[in-house]
Amino acid sequence: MGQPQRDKSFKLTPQRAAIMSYLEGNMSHPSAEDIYAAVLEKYPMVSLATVYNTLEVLKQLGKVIELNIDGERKHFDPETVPHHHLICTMCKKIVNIQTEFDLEVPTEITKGFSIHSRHANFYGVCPECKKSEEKGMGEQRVA
Amino acid sequence: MGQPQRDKSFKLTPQRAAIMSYLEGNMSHPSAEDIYAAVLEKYPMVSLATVYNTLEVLKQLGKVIELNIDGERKHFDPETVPHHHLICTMCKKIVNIQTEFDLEVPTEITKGFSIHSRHANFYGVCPECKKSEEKGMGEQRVA
DNA sequence: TTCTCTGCAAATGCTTTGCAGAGGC
DNA sequence: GCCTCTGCAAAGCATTTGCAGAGAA
Repeated sequence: MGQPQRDKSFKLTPQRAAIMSYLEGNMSHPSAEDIYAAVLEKYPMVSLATVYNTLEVLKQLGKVIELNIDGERKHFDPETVPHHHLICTMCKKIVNIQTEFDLEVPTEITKGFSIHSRHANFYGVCPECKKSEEKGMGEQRVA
Repeated sequence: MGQPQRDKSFKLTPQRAAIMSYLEGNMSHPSAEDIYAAVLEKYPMVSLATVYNTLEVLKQLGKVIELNIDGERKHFDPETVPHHHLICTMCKKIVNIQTEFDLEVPTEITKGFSIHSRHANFYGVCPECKKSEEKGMGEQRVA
């Protein structure tokens, strides 16, 4: 209650800088493990726990968005401008839709909710997977 | 390769019947634990593993849909007709939007994907939470 | 000193799996 | 008998947490 302010600072440590640098402009929607693996290459002094901690802080600061598209693990997106996603059901790739694109629900079907954000996922097959499909790689579609 | 067909049958055991009965028409998007707890009340002879196994089978059969909206745990929806969701960011409630509702993406921004399904989430505050907000319950918004 | 951040390891929580026994055809 | 399904317990992963030490102000 009477405590002075805390948790207000963001200390840019080398580890955090490495993580942020890897995320900067990254369109691959990496998982925490992906980020850990990538950062580790250039920066052996990082632990997975620090990656998780840093992602949590960045999330709080609004610098990354956590995606729950994949039920297996969380993915992170440094693109914080609201946007939608294309998801390949074969290779599980996630691609941003940067184009402005209206997504509105008629208010009569929002059941009294006050909507403040929207997010659409479009599931399909990406061009690369379509090619391997044609080559007769067989049905490997997942969902 | 030369094996005879397998895994083609669906045996309706009491456990499975209880789980399906609980799911039938259920709009609450329960998690596996929720289902387990509910089924257990009327049917003590069920194990959590069986709930998971059954859900996996039902998913394969297209009788339930697995929702990855919540990063903490998976939720299951017996409504298999494609539909979108309203999510309350305060109480985490998930509500179906049954109304037919068009969701199309201009093909020029689909990056060559062949879209076969779509799913939109609308985040907001549900009527109940709006009430408690007004009552001065304070800011408890989560995301 | 004081406070945050880090790495390690342990712990947690959800989900899956191995296995022996039960029950149906 | 043969095969699937079940419960239990153990295992498996992703993620979080406890804690002592390091480092900056």
